[in-house]
Amino acid sequence: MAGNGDVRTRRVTQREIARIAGVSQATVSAVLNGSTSATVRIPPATRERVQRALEQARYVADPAARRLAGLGNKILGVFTYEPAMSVETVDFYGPLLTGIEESAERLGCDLLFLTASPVVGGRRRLLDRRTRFRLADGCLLLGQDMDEQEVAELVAEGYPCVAVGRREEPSIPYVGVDYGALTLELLTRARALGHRRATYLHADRQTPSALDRVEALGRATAGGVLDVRTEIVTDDDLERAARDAAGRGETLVLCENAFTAARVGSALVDDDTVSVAALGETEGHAVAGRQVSGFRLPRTRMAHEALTLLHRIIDGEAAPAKRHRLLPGRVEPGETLRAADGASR
Amino acid sequence: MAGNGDVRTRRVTQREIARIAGVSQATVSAVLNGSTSATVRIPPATRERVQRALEQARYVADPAARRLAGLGNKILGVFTYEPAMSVETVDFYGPLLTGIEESAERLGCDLLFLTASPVVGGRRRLLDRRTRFRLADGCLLLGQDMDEQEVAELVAEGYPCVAVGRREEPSIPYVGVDYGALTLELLTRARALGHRRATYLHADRQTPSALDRVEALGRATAGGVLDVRTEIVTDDDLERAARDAAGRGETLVLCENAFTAARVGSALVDDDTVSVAALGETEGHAVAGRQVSGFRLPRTRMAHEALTLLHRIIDGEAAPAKRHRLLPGRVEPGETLRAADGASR
DNA sequence: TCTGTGTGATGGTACGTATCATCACAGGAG
DNA sequence: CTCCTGTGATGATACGTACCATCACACAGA
Repeated sequence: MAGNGDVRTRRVTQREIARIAGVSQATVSAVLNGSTSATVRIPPATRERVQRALEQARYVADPAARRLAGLGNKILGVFTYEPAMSVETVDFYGPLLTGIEESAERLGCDLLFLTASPVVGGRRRLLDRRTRFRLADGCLLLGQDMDEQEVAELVAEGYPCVAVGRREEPSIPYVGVDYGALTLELLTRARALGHRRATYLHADRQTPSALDRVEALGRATAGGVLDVRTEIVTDDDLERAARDAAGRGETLVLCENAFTAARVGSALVDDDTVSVAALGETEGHAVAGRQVSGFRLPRTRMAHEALTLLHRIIDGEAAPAKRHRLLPGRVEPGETLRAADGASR
Repeated sequence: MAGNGDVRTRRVTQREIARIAGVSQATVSAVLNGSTSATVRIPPATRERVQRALEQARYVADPAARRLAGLGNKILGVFTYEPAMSVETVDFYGPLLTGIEESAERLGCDLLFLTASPVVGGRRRLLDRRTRFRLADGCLLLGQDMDEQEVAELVAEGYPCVAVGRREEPSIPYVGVDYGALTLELLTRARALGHRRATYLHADRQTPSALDRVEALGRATAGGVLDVRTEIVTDDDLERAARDAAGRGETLVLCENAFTAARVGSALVDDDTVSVAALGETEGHAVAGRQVSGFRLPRTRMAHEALTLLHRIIDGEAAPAKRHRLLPGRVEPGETLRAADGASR
């Protein structure tokens, strides 16, 4: 039957309670919801009788029925475009999950992880006939490689969504990190250390945050902070490109993330004249015992803010204008970004 | 409104599809479920017309309605008696979550984390009026400190549950680790290293796995493997009790878990005549650079097995007799359990 | 013509909850 | 006695899906 069998296990319903208390199902519902409309009134005596029956029979509302009746049920969906708890991805998702769980507990919400969404073309697909996210009052979207069109459709439908990470599509609410400001701050620090020319090695991914970094590098170059050359490389070309940069006399190689920075750092470990830094989170990454220079991103706080925003949108409290949020991060000085005059061992 | 507002966002229902295709809602349902009963038959032409309408209008079934109609909807609940993704507990729960996510994906199920269940008396309460686990087809239960009575009630109702960790209550299905066998194996190894007398320091917790360890120690003593004294200690008394054991000439101090073992190890770090071992997972725990001796528990695999068992129970495929499973672990020799003749630095 | 039979589809109802419109009744005013 | 009003509670219905019982129809056989 593959999980499609009859799963009715409930025994005690409002009707059952009504029978015990000698009232109607409607009255039970009214007591449960504390309805004090002008038209429906419950005197304390009846109310108490029903309450006792509820206690005694251990009544628990059926969330499916509540949902069907058009009410929210305090379930928030969590959609990740790749597995979130696997050994490989837990470094990235872990801090986010921490924040998500904390916030959900604080808000009194349960979390529906949409682990069943079918994988099409390497990433999970959100809009599919089998998807169950509509059971949730709203949905949190995590992952670099998001199909913004798909999400925009959902938003247009009126379904509450919040993305973690900046999005281009203006209709999508999001909570992200200000990569532009962080990039600029790191470059300013590099300039203070004597650097003048750098190369940014990247894979030319078109995600919003990747574009933010490139754009900030462009502004920095135009503004005379640092002259940054950008080069699109594949994973195989990384070391070659780094050595080329050194050969051109550049003193700093910037990378997209801590992994590539670590590889570049290893390739150049003998060359004290070239610094390396990542334009991403570098916690726990080191080259030859040296902490990789880069960013510290407030991932747990991002999750907090995202869940809070989602909750507000569900409650209709978030003005459309206040649905985009960029949080500040922190530059991690690290030990792989050193003074440019080099040879300072 | 605190999430209780009207959240109806759905637009396209079976009725809508029926209108488009010029058939009845019942026909749409039949097409969707591929019903080929003797009584209801859909010719290919009609079937195709409905299919086209479904595609065109991007129909997505409402899981709440499915559930209400008595069908499973491939949602598995995950109930943890404490936060699972917090910084403090991720060491313990992380590998379990990895297995849970993997299995859920493999089974095509979504996961409902019951983070909203109210905390009463230090642990989350499962049976509460506000709980939403009944939305799930079944529920996985995680946590040391489980209220077995509560779970037994649930099982008696016919609600599919599986606990991770052994349970006393025979009606509760579980997947656990064979602590008894592991304890015996560690003691046998200790004997081979020359140890004859040991003390087990524990907090006298009444969880099944704690009792299993104590019982195995008793069997080992009775069987002449090793003479193990057990002592109930509070956290404050730990170091004192460990020094007392050394004073009595015992050569091995056994602890309940890696944390207490590490503390005892630190207190006795200057005394090479006394070994320390934990009767629990010790991965990542060390004293003065020495890996703490203890167990390796197959936690990811436990989660796999537990989810698989849950799925089987939901499908009615698991005979009641096959609902209890103890997995073997592995003894981690480590470096804090040394030869008993000591002074071998 | 009547009866049976197979085909294609539909109407009605159940699931559990929320809500609106309605109703029975008592007591006071006219 | 009738009308009105406020009180207490209920019946009916909607939500979206699944499924059983039923029906209309055509066609063949007696």
